[in-house]
Amino acid sequence: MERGRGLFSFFTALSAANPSEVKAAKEARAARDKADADACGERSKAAKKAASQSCWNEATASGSKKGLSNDPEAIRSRERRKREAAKREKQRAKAFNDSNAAAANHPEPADVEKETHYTDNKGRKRKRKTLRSRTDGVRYTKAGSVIYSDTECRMVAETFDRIKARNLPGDTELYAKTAKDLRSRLPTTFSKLGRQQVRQIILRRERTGALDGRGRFTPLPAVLITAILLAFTSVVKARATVISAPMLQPIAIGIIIAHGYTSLLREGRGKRGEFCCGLHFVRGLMKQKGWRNVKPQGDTRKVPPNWAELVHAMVLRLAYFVWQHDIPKELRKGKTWITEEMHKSGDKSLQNHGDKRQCTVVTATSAAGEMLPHQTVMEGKTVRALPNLGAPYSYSHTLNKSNSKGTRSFCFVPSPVVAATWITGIASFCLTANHWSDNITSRAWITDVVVPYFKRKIEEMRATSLESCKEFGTQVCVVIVDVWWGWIDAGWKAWLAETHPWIRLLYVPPRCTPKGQPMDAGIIAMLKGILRRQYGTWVCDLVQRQLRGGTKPEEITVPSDVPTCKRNLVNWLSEAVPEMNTTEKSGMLKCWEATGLHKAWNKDTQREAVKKLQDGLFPNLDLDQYNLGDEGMMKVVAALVADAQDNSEDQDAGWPGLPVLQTVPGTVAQEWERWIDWDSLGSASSA
DNA sequence: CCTTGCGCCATAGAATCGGC
DNA sequence: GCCGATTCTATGGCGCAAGG
Repeated sequence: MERGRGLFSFFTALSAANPSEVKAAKEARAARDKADADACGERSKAAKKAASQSCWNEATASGSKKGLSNDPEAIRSRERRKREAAKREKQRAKAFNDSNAAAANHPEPADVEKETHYTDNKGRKRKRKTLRSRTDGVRYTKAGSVIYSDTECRMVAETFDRIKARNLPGDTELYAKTAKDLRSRLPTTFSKLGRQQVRQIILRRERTGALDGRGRFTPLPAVLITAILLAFTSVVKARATVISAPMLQPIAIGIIIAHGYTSLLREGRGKRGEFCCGLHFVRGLMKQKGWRNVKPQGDTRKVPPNWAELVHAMVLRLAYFVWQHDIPKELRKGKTWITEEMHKSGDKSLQNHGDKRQCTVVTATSAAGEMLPHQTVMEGKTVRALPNLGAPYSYSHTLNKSNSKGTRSFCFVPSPVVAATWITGIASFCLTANHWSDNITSRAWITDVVVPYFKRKIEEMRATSLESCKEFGTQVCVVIVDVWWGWIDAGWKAWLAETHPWIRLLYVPPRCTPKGQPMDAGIIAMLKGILRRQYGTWVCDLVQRQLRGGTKPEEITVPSDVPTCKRNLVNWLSEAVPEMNTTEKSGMLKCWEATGLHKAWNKDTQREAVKKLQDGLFPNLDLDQYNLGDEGMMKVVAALVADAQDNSEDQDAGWPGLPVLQTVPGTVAQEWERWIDWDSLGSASSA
């Protein structure tokens, strides 16, 4: 309905506005031409055009515009054509007036005249240009002639062939004869067919055979498209799971490169209007195959309305710790130090598969922007469930206990050789029944990740200055965790208080994880970005290797077996740690600042914290006990534990985050560029 | 993820020109 | 009247960013 009306009003607009508009356009153009002719100099309209014009004039040594011939016959011809044009114009104007009169009872000329846009045949809004085209059942060009359909073009071509066969090889006027023939034979369809149109159709057929070569040419050769589609089909079939465009993109790029079309990518890289095998393109291919994209579950977490208050309270608590225990301020200057932040990121393994291939990664960063080694939690019971790192005795067994939910958990650390050589970024491997962290893995995390870190840092600091902090084991350190049952488990906290009394726990207020936890959005996102890139590199490389090795496109596979996935994940995670610590450091610091936690080293904040102590900053704390100082350490820890226990478990803390492969909107549009070593490709292709 | 709006590129069509 | 060439306009299709 709406659309119909739009078309209708548009049509009346055409009738009403056309004569004057056309006339105005012509006048404007004449003026422009005259201006150009008068002085091929600094006309505002188009410096470029003027420049080319003057060049032309110099080349032809002719003073007039466009090198018009001075031949008397040419002049006469020009004048004749001018007269004819004027005549045609007059006729056309009359025709428009007639149709205008016919449509006179149609309403709202005012609305119509204001129209500056129209809807093209695909429903897109387009700005009006000088002249307007008409739309009804048949397609018209702006001047009102018919655009011929596929079959009609074929008829024209056939007629042309017939006439050409009838004539002698040297004969001319074939186009005109064809047009005439068709006009007389099929007047309803071809009443307006002209010789130039015939010529266009014939030439186009000779060139391409395509119906309309307009628009961006197909970026890739048809062979490549077929190959990519075959590979997609193969991969999708093998997986039998949900597939998303970001997963297939590296495959497509791999195929393109393997076929030697790297230049297509290189040239278009990052530039507008050029092909760069974007997600859009991949999605287009997927749609072509009839596949559907599945909308992933978004971030549905709700932040409590008073989150700012809650987070501030947390900052104050941290400030109090800082004040009370004189936790070094070197932190503020960027030296690595004490505070820990951690978060479990349920990494939906890289392939976004079913639950079986998930694993949990526990990551942590210090407030100075250093990322600690990860802890991975996978599903399984024995060492064999861990990825094969290629060396015997890769793992050392550390813990084997039943967790608070009754199932057994196993923890390992990589053997010294492995840890020193390639798996530098993962310090703890755990196996649980469901790949979730529990109190046992938390214990392993403390002993295998946190404590070594603190120890190393404290020793480093004391090596430069004994004043900088107290000895390891005395200096109080703070670990910030979110409220999750693994961290509030009473047995675990008791164990912590018993064995590592110098560690303070600080809980992010429930449901405030997105606001109060630096890990949550930013750092995890960066980590996932790195993993995505590594996945992309891997697939890209894999596909290329397979193709070079003679694999047919339809046989391309991306291994998704559990061992491969685990191995990749472990390798990538491990590599991500040093990378985060070098290239992404400033980003991590920014994430910390976003939470306001760094304010804890601010004297004002500390003063406020001390003041608020009376008002229940630590609600479950008996202040008298607390003021006992070091002697009351144990009790303090217990009280803090109790404090945290009041907080109900934060269901959302276990939220795994978006699938790794989904890009965060607006952050990583051209990420795949980094999957490819462009320099090596460049040298390879030139060699 | 999807839609919208816009810019870019390249070509088809229209208008025009010189020439036969 | 027609052809081939040239110039200007119209339009197809995609990349990209913002907003939902």
